[in-house]
Amino acid sequence: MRDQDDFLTIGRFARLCRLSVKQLRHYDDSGLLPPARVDPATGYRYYAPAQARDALTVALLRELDVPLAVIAATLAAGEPERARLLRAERDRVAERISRDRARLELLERLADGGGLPGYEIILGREPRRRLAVVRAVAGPGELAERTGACVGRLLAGLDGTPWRPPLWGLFPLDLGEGMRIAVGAETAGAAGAGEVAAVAGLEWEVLPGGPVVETVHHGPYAQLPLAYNALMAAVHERGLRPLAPVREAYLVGPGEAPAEEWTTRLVVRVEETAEVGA
Amino acid sequence: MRDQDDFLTIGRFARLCRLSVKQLRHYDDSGLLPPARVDPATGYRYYAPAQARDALTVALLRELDVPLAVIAATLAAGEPERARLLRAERDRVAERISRDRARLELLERLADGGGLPGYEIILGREPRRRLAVVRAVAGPGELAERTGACVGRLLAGLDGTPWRPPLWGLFPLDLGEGMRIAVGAETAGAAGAGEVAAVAGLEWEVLPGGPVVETVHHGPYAQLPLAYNALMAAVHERGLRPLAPVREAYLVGPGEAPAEEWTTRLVVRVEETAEVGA
DNA sequence: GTGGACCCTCCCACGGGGGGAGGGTCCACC
DNA sequence: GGTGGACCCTCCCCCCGTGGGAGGGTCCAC
Repeated sequence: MRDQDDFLTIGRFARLCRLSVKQLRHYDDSGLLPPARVDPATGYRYYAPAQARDALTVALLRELDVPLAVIAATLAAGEPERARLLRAERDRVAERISRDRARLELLERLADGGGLPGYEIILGREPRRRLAVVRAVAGPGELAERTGACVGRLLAGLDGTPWRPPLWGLFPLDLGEGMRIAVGAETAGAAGAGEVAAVAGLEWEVLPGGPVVETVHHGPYAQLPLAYNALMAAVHERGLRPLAPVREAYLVGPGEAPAEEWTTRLVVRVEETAEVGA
Repeated sequence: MRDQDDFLTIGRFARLCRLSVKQLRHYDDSGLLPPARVDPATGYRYYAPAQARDALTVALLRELDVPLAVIAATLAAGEPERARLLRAERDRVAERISRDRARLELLERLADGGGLPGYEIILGREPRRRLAVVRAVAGPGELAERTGACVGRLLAGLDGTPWRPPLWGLFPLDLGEGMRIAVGAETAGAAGAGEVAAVAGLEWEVLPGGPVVETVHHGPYAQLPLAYNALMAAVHERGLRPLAPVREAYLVGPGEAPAEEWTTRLVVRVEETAEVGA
């Protein structure tokens, strides 16, 4: 092996490692990949051929969008730790893909609709409703999943009990971590209702009646934010105060039609004012 | 409507639009969403309820990762332009998804292999080869696609002409824009060979013989960068100079086995030195 | 009138570089 | 032994969108 003393200048090393000179200098400054020798007089950086392996690895991981800090840890870490770090990165990318897919679905609708599609906003009144519900907590991005799980639990709990469609979903006004959501249905008639709640682990939730603003969304649930956008804009433009929880009525849902035909009624109750209902 | 004079402070407005105060101030500074009124004495920003629509739209588009400049253009633009901008964003997200998928595939292998998998590196010699090839130009990320197209054209061009497996792919040493690639095969025997090239639009490429460094990759082509990483590291660690083009021999490829069993031999010729072959 | 919630501006930080100014060094060729 | 051009150095500012915090003013309900 002759690789001990014929060092490479930064430019040459950069070319053969598919990195830029700027990058190599940056990796030196940050301690990620210091050159084998630095001329104390001129400051020139000289790299050993044996450093090509690490440099190529850095280039590869950067192409995979792995943060420099993680690359540094990966190079320094031993075997079990290294695999753990890479798995974490893999999970990060996988999650970004799934979020991007949701974004894509929304952008599809926005682009096809030639901008923000028009939603017809209806001001009305809702009666008081008493729902048998199951509850869950969801983070952002888990809403669809958790809501679906709630529907399953609710239908299991309601088994044999008559209930009036549609199913209702209840959500907070603000999206964020630890959202408390619920899915429920109005049971048909008073007989045995209390029993249902006791036996199946269902709870009761009373939705007060009053003035509401509502709209109807046709399409997959990933596009619901567009409808909420229009709905909340209409609420605030009128100076109204929305009241949690927001209610979704699933008029046509999964299993009944293709996603393009799903129909969801979005209802938000607002504070009683003189103008509402006029 | 009573929305003309009951303005909202920045904090209240931020909460109802799902934006942070910092964001709203930033959007004011950049002209994207200036408040309806600014108190000249105190600098306090006051927002009109009617601004909630734009603010919610900004929040929505930011959640879709649309850049602020594009959001500004979208809000300002008329109908055909707006749809065009949104389509461009959609395409951007779609492309990021496809790139992330390639990244994910590589990270899968890295994570499963518990780090960088070990490739056995072989130093050897290759004979001179004369290939009938078709050529193409590819950008980064188009390699698999363009190579596949070349294979199709080559097989069509070779129709009826005997050739010796494997197929070979030829690639430059540096990835980048406008890579000139080729796919070819050794035709069997001399008879009619010139005819093949003339008739089918194939060209000839002569691969010089000499010392080579090689390795074998098992798995999908998206994971080839890992093998190249190991191969080039081995080349440079030994102080050898690689010579373009890099050659891939497709020993087991699509249509013959599932992707996990595809077998590809990677060969890079190096400059003749005293050590090689010893 | 006072406390606490709210608001202001200004500066710095992140990550992962790119661009460029201003100036020194290396080496091959003449 | 020059010299020209390619190469290298440090230092600073820029991108994007946002968060954090310092230091200080304002609003409003009790």
